[in-house]
Amino acid sequence: MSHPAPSDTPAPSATPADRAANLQTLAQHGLLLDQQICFPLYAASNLVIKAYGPLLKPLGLTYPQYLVMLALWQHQKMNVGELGKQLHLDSGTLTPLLKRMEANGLVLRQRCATDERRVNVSLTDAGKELQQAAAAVPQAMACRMAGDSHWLRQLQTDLNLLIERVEQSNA
Amino acid sequence: MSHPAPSDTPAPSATPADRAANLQTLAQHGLLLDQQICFPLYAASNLVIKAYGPLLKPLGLTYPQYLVMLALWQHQKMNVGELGKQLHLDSGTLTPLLKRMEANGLVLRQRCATDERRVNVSLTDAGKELQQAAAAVPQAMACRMAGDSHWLRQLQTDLNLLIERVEQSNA
DNA sequence: CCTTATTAGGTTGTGCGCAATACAAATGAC
DNA sequence: GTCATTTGTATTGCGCACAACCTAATAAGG
Repeated sequence: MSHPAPSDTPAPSATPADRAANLQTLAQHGLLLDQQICFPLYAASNLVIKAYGPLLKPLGLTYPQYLVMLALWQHQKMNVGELGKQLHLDSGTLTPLLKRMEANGLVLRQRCATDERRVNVSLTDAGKELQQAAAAVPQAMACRMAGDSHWLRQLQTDLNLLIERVEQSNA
Repeated sequence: MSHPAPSDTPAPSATPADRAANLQTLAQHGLLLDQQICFPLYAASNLVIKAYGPLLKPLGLTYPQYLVMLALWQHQKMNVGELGKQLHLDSGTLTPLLKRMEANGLVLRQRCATDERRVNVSLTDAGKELQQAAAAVPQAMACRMAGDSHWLRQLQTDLNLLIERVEQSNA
């Protein structure tokens, strides 16, 4: 091998011209990582959830559990299907999640008296009281995302538009 | 109880005025579901990943595996750390994921000769050939998200900005 | 050298997230 | 009323995602 091997290049077999052609092909098909919208969406979601972690851990909540609490603080009582529709989650996710929250004393799960198929989810006193402690969370997160609030609002409406479109296409 | 119980309201104990006051309090602290930026981000990410499912299943890929393939089609060979930095994933996620991809014959994992701590990940011939079949994926997804491409580009740059900010705040 | 610190991956345990499936209660058709 | 269909949850299995921890290889200091 005549050319220098920077670290670990046993079989290069690709000229600079080959690489340029490869990039060209990838770009034409939209297969470059930088061309994906899904990827920053995915990465941003993971990072934001991770950023919530230290704020929610003292409250004994995970991120999706926090979303359930937000829904219940607002609506007091919802059945599993209503929760799933609001949060875009199915029963396979919600049932065990709600059972954990019930085990932690945050919610009650009880069969609806008039329709035994439904399960009503409501807050325990401890769950209601947690709202006080959670009041500091949104502000703390807003600081971490920084930026002016108008920018965040615009991003929010754009994401909601994307949700509508993708959800329709998936139906 | 004088008022009608629509379905299952054994102990209302909350007047309309109470509810209005509750909403007010929630709104002031930013605890309404509609006030969250994290939530549409989270929901959109989940829905988009779900929308990729039917397109990637014929290729034998999951969504994060598709991201790994995008990175490798572009860079031929990366070690685990480089992949993790690009995709914002840690070794606890990547190691088993790459092992599954290796078991499926898409990638090779081999210790670096000059630094035995590193593991180089490269494509097998089957992995390289999969690029042809994947060429149709980005266009199909772009259709599902619809909207003009300028809007998607703007959303992409906004998300990348958000990633930068959150990642810094998490450091 | 030898010791210490750092770096790169791997392992384990918990909690999602969803497809596929199962099942029981409610609804509708006859 | 009987039966088929629909509706609302639950269960199972698989694949992430990450915290916490572990190990081995290398780099740095003396």
